[in-house]
Amino acid sequence: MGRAPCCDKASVKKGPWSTEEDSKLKDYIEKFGTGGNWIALPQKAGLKRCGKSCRLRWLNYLRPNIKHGDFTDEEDRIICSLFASIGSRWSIIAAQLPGRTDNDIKNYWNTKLKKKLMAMSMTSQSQRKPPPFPPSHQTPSFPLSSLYKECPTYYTPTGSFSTFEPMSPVQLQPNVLNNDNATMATNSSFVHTPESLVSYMQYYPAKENFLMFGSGEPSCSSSDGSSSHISYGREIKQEDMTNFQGFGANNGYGGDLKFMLSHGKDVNQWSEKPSVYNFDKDLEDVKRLISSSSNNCCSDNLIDENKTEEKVMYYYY
DNA sequence: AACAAGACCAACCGCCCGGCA
DNA sequence: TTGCCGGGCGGTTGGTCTTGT
Repeated sequence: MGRAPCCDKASVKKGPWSTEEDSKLKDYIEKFGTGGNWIALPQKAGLKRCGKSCRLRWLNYLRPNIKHGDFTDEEDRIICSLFASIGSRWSIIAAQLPGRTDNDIKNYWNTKLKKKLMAMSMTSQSQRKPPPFPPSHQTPSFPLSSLYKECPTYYTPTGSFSTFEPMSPVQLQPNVLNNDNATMATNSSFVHTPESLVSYMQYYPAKENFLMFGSGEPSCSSSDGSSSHISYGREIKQEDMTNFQGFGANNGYGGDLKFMLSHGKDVNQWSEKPSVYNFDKDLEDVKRLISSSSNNCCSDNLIDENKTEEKVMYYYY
């Protein structure tokens, strides 16, 4: 049994918004605000629209400081970097691009940026250039360290774990915005550009259903943030834990972490010999490849949704 | 000029989650 | 503790525009 619809579908108008409707909605919100209740808003504003539709129209089109038009290279870089890190969490990505909406970014990715990556991959494949990272035979460090700062390591009878805390927008943006031409910015941060992403995907394809990042050397999570590597992907099962010296447990924000710090033997299965990702395969493979590194883990658990919300709201209002 | 195919993007759909009674 | 409700989100759809033949 599905849930009741949010409004009477038969009596609400659908389809493109007229300028009259736009001005009604805009005027109302500018005068009275949303009142924290989108469902009741259309009636108050004299609109025959679903509350959700009003909300979407406001957020994606009518609210002040919305940026329309072409995305800059800088924005491309940010989107690529974040997509590689957290997958299709468009609202989070949008929070890093003031004036852009999640819908905008989603559309841009689906219609242009993805194709741009594809095109680059063709060029890159023909040149067979090695990716700019990792620096050694070891698997690459993952840029999430640029999104999360490491907090104290805790030791329990069954193992140790470190907690992570999302960078604040102020902390995050300088890292995310780092433009170092696809090279390691520091030991612990890396920013994907479309180019680096393509190289990365070609040479470090998804292993089974998840990507693994991290150091091949067994090591405990460090507190200085310089030598910790995050591995994440599918949900970690108990048996996996035996292969790892440290593992995420609880981030202190109310969710279980499903990432691991440092690794045991599995990492050695990474081959030094690059295996080129086949971009001729379904494009979905690309998405799966990138997002598999995050969907099951960091996106649901690492990120403090409340804090994220704050960021989103900051830009929305 | 007419038509088809592809690209683009606004809007919708339905699921999930948190707040609250 | 449970169930309902509204907000938020990601995926998808469909209408319009652009480009190619």
